[in-house]
Amino acid sequence: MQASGAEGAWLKQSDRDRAVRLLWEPPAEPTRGPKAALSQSRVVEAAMKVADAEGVEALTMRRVAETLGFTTMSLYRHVPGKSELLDLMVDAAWGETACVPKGPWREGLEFYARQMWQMYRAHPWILQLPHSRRTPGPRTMASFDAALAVVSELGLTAEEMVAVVTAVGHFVDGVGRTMADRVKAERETGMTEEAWWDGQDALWAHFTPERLPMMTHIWTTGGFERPLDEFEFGLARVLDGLAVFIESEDRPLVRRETCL
Amino acid sequence: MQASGAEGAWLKQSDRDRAVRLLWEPPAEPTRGPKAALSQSRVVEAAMKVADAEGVEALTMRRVAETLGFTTMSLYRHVPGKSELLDLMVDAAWGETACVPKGPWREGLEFYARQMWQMYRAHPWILQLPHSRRTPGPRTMASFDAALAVVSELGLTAEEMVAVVTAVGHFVDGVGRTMADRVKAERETGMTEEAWWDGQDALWAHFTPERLPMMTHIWTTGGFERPLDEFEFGLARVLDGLAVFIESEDRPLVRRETCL
DNA sequence: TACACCCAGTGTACGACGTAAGCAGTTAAG
DNA sequence: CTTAACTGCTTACGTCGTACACTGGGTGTA
Repeated sequence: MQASGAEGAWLKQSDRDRAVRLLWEPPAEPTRGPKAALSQSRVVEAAMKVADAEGVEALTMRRVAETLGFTTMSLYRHVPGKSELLDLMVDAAWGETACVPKGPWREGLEFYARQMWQMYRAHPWILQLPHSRRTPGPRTMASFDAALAVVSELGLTAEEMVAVVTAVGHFVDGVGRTMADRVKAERETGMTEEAWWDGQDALWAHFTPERLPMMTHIWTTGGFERPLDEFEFGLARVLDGLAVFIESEDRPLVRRETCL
Repeated sequence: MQASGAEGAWLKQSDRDRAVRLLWEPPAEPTRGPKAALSQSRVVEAAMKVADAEGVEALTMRRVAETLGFTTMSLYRHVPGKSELLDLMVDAAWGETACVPKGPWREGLEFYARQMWQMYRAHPWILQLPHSRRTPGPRTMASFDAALAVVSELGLTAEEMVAVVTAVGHFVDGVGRTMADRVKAERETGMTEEAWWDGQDALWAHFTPERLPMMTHIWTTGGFERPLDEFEFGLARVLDGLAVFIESEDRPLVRRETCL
């Protein structure tokens, strides 16, 4: 059955526990039966290579099997399904990041952001996958834990520590996503970002000063020609903002009320 | 043909121009032939309703046609294909946002962020769509233009103006994405976020103090029970950080070098 | 009035996808 | 040896987007 829609997709407890076991408990080798030519780690590795090179949309079970030289269904002997394969891939990617070392909070959070950024650049497909409620793996959690540690001695409440680290994460997620989209578009069209927009004359014709005054002004003053580095610029601003918060005397408490 | 993979997906110039015309030039009514019972705007409207209620994964041409009471293929008389339908949906969503009014930069950017946030909450599927290099529509650009205007009198360079506005956008994108994932997960599982995590005993069993010291510490001190509002908290930090930048004497210039 | 287009909506069909079910061959435990 | 466990393969089903060919209704020109 295809990944199911609104109704009927209710995960059973057994499914959830299986996902947890898959990620947190290394599989025991079977004693009987023929030696497996394939293995879970080889499947995960091959899947990551496909996703890196060709994008999520090319990541099909058939494609992964093909690169390994096996049939599609042989993969299911080593991985319960595509969803769980993605879980494993994400945790493997986090495993490539270094955990934040102890030290001053600002350097630590910057390190965390740069590690995330580097991971996203190596594996942009992560940002095109559903993120929330994916069963977190041990290596994912280890990274997060180390980032929390670096803000643990600042006199913040527990909630504030979580909020500070996730604020950095959200920013990197945001920049990462547009970066990932760009990478995807360049692969699909075979054109660089510049070349693409240069060919959009039909679009530019609609950018008139009456309709889009600022856009045309910035355009004519060359503001789009040499854009600032979005990651570097934004990261510095976010850390500045967190510094204001961390170093302030009385911190405002912002409780979650309306937010889902 | 299916949406094609790595090779062979090279958009022709004619395709691009068609997408531009679709978004920027309202279609002229045909003089001959039978009156159309369906229309482009009705298709877009129905598609948005489906995506709002059932998520992107339920947004199929068949499903949209069904809600309209027409056959699947009838949609193709009004919309060139699914990709272009998505273009139209995104621009329609931006059209629901109010443009930033003139005024002080901080209030203006906060307004911009809240408008984006509100749009994402109403239409979370936008964040699950590829974003970059989607042909921008007139209403999308109008919002961006108005946001640029609010930072135009601060003595920033053109590049800096763009960087400031997109930094806010990236943050909202990041938070929005995790919000969208949560909404999707709640719809698919029929469980609230809390209920979901409460049932993850098999997972918590692996959260030992040796392995994840900070996580367990925050867990025991209740730091995950009443999380701060991620949007409100992060937005305040980002604006604080931008204030530091905007009000500083000599601004560092961060050129894009390595970034894709 | 005749008729040639044009255009709205339909029906069928194809090749992609994830994966369920069952089969054949291999190995170690009893 | 028998048997149970295990690997990998084949076949098949129900999704998806959409190409293609059609029917019939409507308007412009001859």
